[in-house]
Amino acid sequence: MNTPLDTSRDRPFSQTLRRLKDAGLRPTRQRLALGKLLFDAGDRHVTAEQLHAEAGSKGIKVSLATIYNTLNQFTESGLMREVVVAPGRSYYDTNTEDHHHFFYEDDGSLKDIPHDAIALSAMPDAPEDAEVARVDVIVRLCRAVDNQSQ
Amino acid sequence: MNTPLDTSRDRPFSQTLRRLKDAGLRPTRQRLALGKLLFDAGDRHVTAEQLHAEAGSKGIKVSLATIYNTLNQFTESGLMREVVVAPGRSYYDTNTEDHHHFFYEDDGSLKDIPHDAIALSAMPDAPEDAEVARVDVIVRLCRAVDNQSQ
DNA sequence: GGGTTGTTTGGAACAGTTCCAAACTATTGA
DNA sequence: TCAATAGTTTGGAACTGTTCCAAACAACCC
Ligand SMILES: [Mn+2]
Ligand SMILES: [Mn+2]
Ligand SMILES: [Zn+2]
Ligand SMILES: [Zn+2]
Repeated sequence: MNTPLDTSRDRPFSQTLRRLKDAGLRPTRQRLALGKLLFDAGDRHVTAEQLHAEAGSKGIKVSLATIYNTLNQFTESGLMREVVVAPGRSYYDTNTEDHHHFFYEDDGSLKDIPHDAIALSAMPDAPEDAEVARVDVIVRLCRAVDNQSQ
Repeated sequence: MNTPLDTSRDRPFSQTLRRLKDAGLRPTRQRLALGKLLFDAGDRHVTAEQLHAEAGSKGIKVSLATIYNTLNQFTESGLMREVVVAPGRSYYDTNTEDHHHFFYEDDGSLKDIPHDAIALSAMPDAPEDAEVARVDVIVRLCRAVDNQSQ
């Protein structure tokens, strides 16, 4: 069933391995394990604590300091990016494309907004001697009042 | 020079006083002083530390705990609102209208984007059973490279 | 293998914010 | 006007998320 390109069964870390190599980061046991969690499952948005708990629950023993180191190194080398949605908690995003987010205030989860599903018209001019580094749109959601009964 | 409506000279706290009364907050010395700093100077975006320092530099003696209490109470009663732009630091905004922000990453300052200077077209549908509580647009700015010499 | 350099780690330190209980103050209504 | 009451302020302790540190460890390169 494996096509020649599907190396995930026999070489489960090859995806992450290449990413690390490209970023100039040594493929340590910890980085490989975390990279696998992060990159092998589509777009993910995690906090340090969440990733730490997830690793722990899968038997991967990594210190919280290493979680922070890794998320920051992945971010610095362009493998991930940071999303700011709540004070006092950093989210890290495996989707590095230009895109925006739904933020579920109830459970603190993030979801990508398909990049063609939102558009800014009439961007204001950036003030003199400043340039736009990035534009973030956060659509904050709360649980809807259930008024479809009846 | 004073019109009948300009009570700022002889009753410098009347603006804040009415706001506090409307919000059901007792007009204490601290709240009046902070309200004056916040509301008598157009739209402002402050962190707790900033407001504390500003008060201090004007001889207003208020504890940091009271700064936090006051900003939170003002926010809860709709006199201000919170803006999330950086992890680990809360900004409070005296402009409670629906609007967006420029964020100067260099010095951490915020500036309102005139509400007609930006528009979202093609808002994505909020997922089932969730509703949009608020939409925040943050335009992150950095100092422009000065390449107009020559 | 051995030397070197980069990485991981637990724990201490740090920053921003909230909590606490005691002192204080605005309000109320006799 | 003056308690009694309820709400507010305060310094310091506690708490949370994150970074820093120095020692142990692991990857890399000869
Ligand atoms: Mn960071
Ligand atoms: Mn708050
Ligand atoms: Zn995303
Ligand atoms: Zn604003």
